[in-house]
Amino acid sequence: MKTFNEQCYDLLMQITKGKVTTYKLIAEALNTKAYRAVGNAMKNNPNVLTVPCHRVVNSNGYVGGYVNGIEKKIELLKNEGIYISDNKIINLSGYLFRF
DNA sequence: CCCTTGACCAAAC
DNA sequence: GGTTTGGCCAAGG
Repeated sequence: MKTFNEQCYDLLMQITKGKVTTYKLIAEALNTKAYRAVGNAMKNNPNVLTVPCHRVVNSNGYVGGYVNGIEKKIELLKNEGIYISDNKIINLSGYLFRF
């Protein structure tokens, strides 16, 4: 059995460019309700190149947090065609990734 | 084993 | 719309 964060990373790596997901969906995909634990896993993220944690946002549409700074996260998403206004995703439901 | 900490969530106000 | 409150779960001290 992989650790909780390993499972989170596996899911994140499945996300294609231009798509996003939420902490809740990740937890749901793991058949748990550890929303907060998912966030903890992101913080423990070993490497942003293998784990695109910038594609994970809050369920309410807000960007959430990022180790390198929220602005950096916004910039990365914007670079993938996802626009953000006042720290929240414009059309979240349209960009959600299907696991 | 108990307590604290989080990149959270939903509901209520 | 924002802010507060209670709940949720894993990991570390």
